[in-house]
Amino acid sequence: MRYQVRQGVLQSTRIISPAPISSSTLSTIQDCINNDARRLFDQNPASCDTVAWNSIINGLIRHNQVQRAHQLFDQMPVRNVVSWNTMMSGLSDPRQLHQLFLQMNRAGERPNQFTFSTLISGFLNRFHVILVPQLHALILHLGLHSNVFVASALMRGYTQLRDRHGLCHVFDDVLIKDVSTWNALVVGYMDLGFTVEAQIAFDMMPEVNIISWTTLVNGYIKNRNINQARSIFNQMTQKNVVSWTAMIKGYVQHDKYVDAIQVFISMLKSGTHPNHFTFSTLLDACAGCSMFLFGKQLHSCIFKSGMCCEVVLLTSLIDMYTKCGDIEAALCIFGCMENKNTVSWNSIIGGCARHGLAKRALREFEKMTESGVKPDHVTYINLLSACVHGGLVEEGERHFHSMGVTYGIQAAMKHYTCMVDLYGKAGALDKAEKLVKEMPFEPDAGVWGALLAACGLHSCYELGEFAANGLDNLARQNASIYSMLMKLHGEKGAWSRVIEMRNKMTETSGKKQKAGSRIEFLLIQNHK
DNA sequence: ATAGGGTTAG
Repeated sequence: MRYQVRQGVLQSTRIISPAPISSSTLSTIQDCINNDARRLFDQNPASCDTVAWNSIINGLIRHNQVQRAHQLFDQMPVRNVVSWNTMMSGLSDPRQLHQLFLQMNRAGERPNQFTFSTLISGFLNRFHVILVPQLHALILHLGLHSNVFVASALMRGYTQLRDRHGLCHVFDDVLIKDVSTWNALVVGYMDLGFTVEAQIAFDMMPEVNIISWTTLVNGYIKNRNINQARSIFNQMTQKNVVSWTAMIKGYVQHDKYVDAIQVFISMLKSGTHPNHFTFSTLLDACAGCSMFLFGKQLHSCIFKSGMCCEVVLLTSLIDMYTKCGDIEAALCIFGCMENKNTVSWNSIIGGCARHGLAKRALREFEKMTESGVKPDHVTYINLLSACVHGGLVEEGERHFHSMGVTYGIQAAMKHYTCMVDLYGKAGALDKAEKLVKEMPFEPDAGVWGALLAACGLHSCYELGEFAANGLDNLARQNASIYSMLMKLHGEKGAWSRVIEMRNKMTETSGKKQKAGSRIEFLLIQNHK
């Protein structure tokens, strides 16, 4: 596929060339080999040695047949440390991983460097990361701390625990550090917000690679210094699809959509091919500022490139279409999706809500639960906001109460905001008030704002002042509070207070923000 | 026969 920008339109053309053996052909060949191995193994497992058992188990894991792998693992006559490590690499649930590790120790098998790098990696982003210091102690005891794989896993763990000293200790204990070790240090410093230290570490590195550079760029983006990120990005002598995508993502995160697209165009001009990460990011940009035409052009590029078969990308497309106003297109893609996960369902439910299709949103929710996909807290935010748009008080109440009972999802601030909004818009101000007063935490600006808006809508002075006080106490002074109170006072005929509110409003210098729109072609035309 | 560091969606 080749991409070019012609007359302001992103175009792609298919390049026909003799195909070498594709990766799918290779994996088919690999599968045949694996199947042959399986057949030999199945004929007489008893004659196979531990190495053969391990290979089979590894093959099954690589082909996502973890259950079968586990069965064979349990049947093995003799297990060695590789068997345990291989089995551990197949487990994604940290609890199972933990259990297997304990079992391994009970069986008298001594863990090695492979064990710890696998184990710790499986604990990252999970509650179990809390075990990292204990594992570190064990690693030191066994003398495995100088292994670069173990060290980088530990460094990521300490970074997640926000333990700067832990991070540095692990790094210092590695005798022969390689690029990855240094990169892990830069990532760690950046994640913990120490940009200066990260930069110093980067400057001290004996050798840097493209990953080091991208790490640095990403670090500055995470630390909200997009200009520094760009400056580093410009210094890169080599860029690949990952670094380009990171820069684009940085601009999208900072709502700088024009810059994001300009970087994308430079990327195409440099001859780097976008991948599904790049397209997801760009679709996110389209959703962010309603670039409908550009979004459709991207869809066309994705379609022609033949890459569109994966959940994340399709979900990005759905989100782009709903946020650009084309709910029909979104529903169409959603209907064709083979694998839907919680996020995909959430985006279609949210999309229906945004388009006022409250009943449809509720129906999609039913289908979601029927298909066995578990809803999460976002599902309920979207579902409840659909109820708000549709004025479906009873449905909203029912779901609000059942989310905890059926799925164990605790109602958070956002859910309460939706409910206050739902009651408020429907005129059930007594219920809205009751909910605000009985909430398990202090209401935030969103909750008070929803209540105040409801009071404005239904001319409820007493409660309106209560809500305005709540907002005031949060020191979130803004013109909308006074504008609402002004309206309420005005309806009562309390003109002196109307003037008072009016003055306060101008003091807080609240000017209504102007509505705006973007014409996507200008972005590209400007660039030419 | 086993392992690490940079980019994606609500």
